Amino acid sequence: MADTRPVRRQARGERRIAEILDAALGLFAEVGYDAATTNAIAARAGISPGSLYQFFRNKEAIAQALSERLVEGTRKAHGAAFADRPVAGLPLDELIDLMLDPLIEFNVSNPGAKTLFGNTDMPAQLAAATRPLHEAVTRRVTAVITARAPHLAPAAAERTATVVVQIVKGMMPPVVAADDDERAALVTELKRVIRGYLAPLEDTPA
Amino acid sequence: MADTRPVRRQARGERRIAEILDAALGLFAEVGYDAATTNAIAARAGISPGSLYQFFRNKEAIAQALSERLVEGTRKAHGAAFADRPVAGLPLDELIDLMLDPLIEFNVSNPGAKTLFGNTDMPAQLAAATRPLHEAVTRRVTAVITARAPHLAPAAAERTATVVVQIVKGMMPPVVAADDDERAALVTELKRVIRGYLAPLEDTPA
Amino acid sequence: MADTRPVRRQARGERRIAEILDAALGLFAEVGYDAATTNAIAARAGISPGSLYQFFRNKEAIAQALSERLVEGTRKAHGAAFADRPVAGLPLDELIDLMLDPLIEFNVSNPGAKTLFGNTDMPAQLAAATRPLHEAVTRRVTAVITARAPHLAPAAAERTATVVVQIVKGMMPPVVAADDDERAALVTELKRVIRGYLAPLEDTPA
Amino acid sequence: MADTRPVRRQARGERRIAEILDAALGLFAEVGYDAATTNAIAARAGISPGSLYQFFRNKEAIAQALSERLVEGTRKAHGAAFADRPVAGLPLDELIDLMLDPLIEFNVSNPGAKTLFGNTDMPAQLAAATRPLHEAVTRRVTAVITARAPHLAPAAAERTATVVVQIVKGMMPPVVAADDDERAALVTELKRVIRGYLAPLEDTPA
DNA sequence: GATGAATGAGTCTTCATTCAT
DNA sequence: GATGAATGAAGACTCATTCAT
Repeated sequence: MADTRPVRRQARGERRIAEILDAALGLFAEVGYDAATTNAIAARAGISPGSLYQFFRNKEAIAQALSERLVEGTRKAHGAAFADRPVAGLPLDELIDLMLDPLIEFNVSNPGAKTLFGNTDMPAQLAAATRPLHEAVTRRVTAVITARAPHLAPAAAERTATVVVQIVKGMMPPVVAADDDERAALVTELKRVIRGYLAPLEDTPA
Repeated sequence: MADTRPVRRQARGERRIAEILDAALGLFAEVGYDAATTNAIAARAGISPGSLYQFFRNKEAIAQALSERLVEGTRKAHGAAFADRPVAGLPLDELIDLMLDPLIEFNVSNPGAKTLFGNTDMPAQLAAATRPLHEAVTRRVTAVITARAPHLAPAAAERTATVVVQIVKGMMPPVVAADDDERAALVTELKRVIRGYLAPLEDTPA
Repeated sequence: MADTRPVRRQARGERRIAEILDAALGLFAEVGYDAATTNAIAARAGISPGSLYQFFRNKEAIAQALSERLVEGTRKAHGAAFADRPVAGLPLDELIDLMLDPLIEFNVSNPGAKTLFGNTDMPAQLAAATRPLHEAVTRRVTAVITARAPHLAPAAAERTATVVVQIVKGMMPPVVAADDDERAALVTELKRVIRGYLAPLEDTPA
Repeated sequence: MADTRPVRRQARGERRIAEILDAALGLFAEVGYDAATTNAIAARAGISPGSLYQFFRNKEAIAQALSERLVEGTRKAHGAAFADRPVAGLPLDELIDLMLDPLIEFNVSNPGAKTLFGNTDMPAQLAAATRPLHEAVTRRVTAVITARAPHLAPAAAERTATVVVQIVKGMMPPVVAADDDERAALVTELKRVIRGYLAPLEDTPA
């Protein structure tokens, strides 16, 4: 009765897993984490409740896997964008575009993502499951900031990253919810905010 | 005009209600909305579950009442701050202090408030209950912005307010969670962000 | 969400608890521990599933409380029987009657008791819950044996007690299941067994 | 007479069955009947859940087959012991050794056996499946007793057998659980009990 | 015969809500 | 108004069993 189940992760399993995560993401977007019942997730994924547990030990594990997929998803998007570009040498505007555009696009096409990423106050269970996501994102942003403003003390760099991340998180729900025109306008504002916040840091040499 | 009894007759009821809302706020802060059971709220308020339902139709009504109390609370704080001050004539720095300081103080001493105000993705039930809070806050900010930058189109003013509000919301959880020193640093950053965002709007005359 | 529920135990509660334990005992007798669902226990007790959990934290707690009631029940029966009698001075036959008769009567009128007491191989959960019962009974028998055969080493006395207890346990199911005549015959045999086993020990002085 | 294939064709099947029964026995010993899931049995037997059901209609059938194997196992052990010995002419001590030693050895090396044999109160399903085992054992003991004490009425002989069997059952769990030294001591006691119980019957001629 | 993914009824437990006192 | 026992509909999760491959 211990916990020795391997939790299948092969072959056809991968597709199933993806379907389950899609279903969970959709439900999270619609009703939130707590109200998204595992039975409902299974039903939306087109499988039985029992099958769901063949792939995930419990509900928290779904959130966790989803988190990881989000980290991975944005990392890929960012990776592609930054390929062969020296972060340090980019104009700030361009850097912001490269960082935000894929992130926004990802959140718009996965509206449930904000439950995991954009949420600022969540059940303890969810918080534990998504902490790695938060930390990964914050770490990435900290790295960029450190590269651009090397004179900043580590604590200051991390705080700056936190501020940026929280701003983006805060803006995500209205951005995702808005129609195309309003979204474009909101994104413009968001970028203006970020630029206005980061620009002075870069100008201040040691 | 003849019947002035209700005012006093409900005096005790008012206190009960306040106790319930305090209990709910505390529990929301500690475990979140879903995990805060009505029985636990009643227990913390020192009453029986049955009594709780004499004051609130259901759990959602508690969130709603709490929302209203928060609107009222921050309105009062702001009202006191702005008393006899022409919003339009204030230096931007001072305006930001006047708006944020009471809000932050309120959230710090009521950490549960972020569940209702700072949360960016919540169960449908909660979202419905707290919409009035969001709208009231956004309306107030819109009014200030319109007063300071009268050249802005109404839609732009409202969007600007939304951005400000979402930034503040996003920053609230880390601000509330931080220790005193880090909190001060974070608040400084937050104010810098807001100032950087609003300053250009005010300088641009029609 | 910790475990601070007092688990009511007063006034009307006592009757409820008794009803629940009766229901559990009956069901244990009929279908065994695992197959006795908490919902079935509640139904038989004439209450809802939710109510059951107002009195018992979980299924295991029911078994535990039942165990304690059995210890208490047999202790009372024995207590009454032994009142003012010097265990050491009693003829062996009489002692055996005094020990077994109440025990058998108790098990016959509570056929579920053998699930907790007479069972020799049980789910881990049940085993944990009933260990105190086993230990209490063995301790009591050890005390009697030590009083009657003071020359026995402690380990030997305890082993002797274990043997007696296991014999009685083993005999309980057929005794309980038999009709009146057959039961009388089985009890006669059982007493013969016990007497034959204990008699030599008492004759052997230091 | 023409078709002798089945015997060999099922050779591999026989091994599979044996492996499944071994797995079940082990699991029964470790966690009990209810907690021993069919999937776990299959896994321990090194086959898939589906394959298990090609050999056994359901879980109960496994218990039943295991019962039969135990009957067979002890019958063989006893058969070997009694070979060419006139049961009626043996000294009682020797008879008891011949009957108990193989049984104890068998249970010690198959600790799961007590779930089927030593258990005195089991789920209805299990009880049905193991009744043949109980009856076979009791029948065998009855036969021995009848042979040694022919003056006993059939009902008395059977009752005596029941008593002996239940005593042995009751002692099996502590015997199996004890370490070597304590086990030897317990077995000595057990044999003393049985001898003390049976001796008088043999001495009393009609 | 073998596989293992899939099933879905059923288990324990929780909790918003009601109601007799 | 107050109480707190009672309710019962779910929810997360399990497991004996089936079936397509």
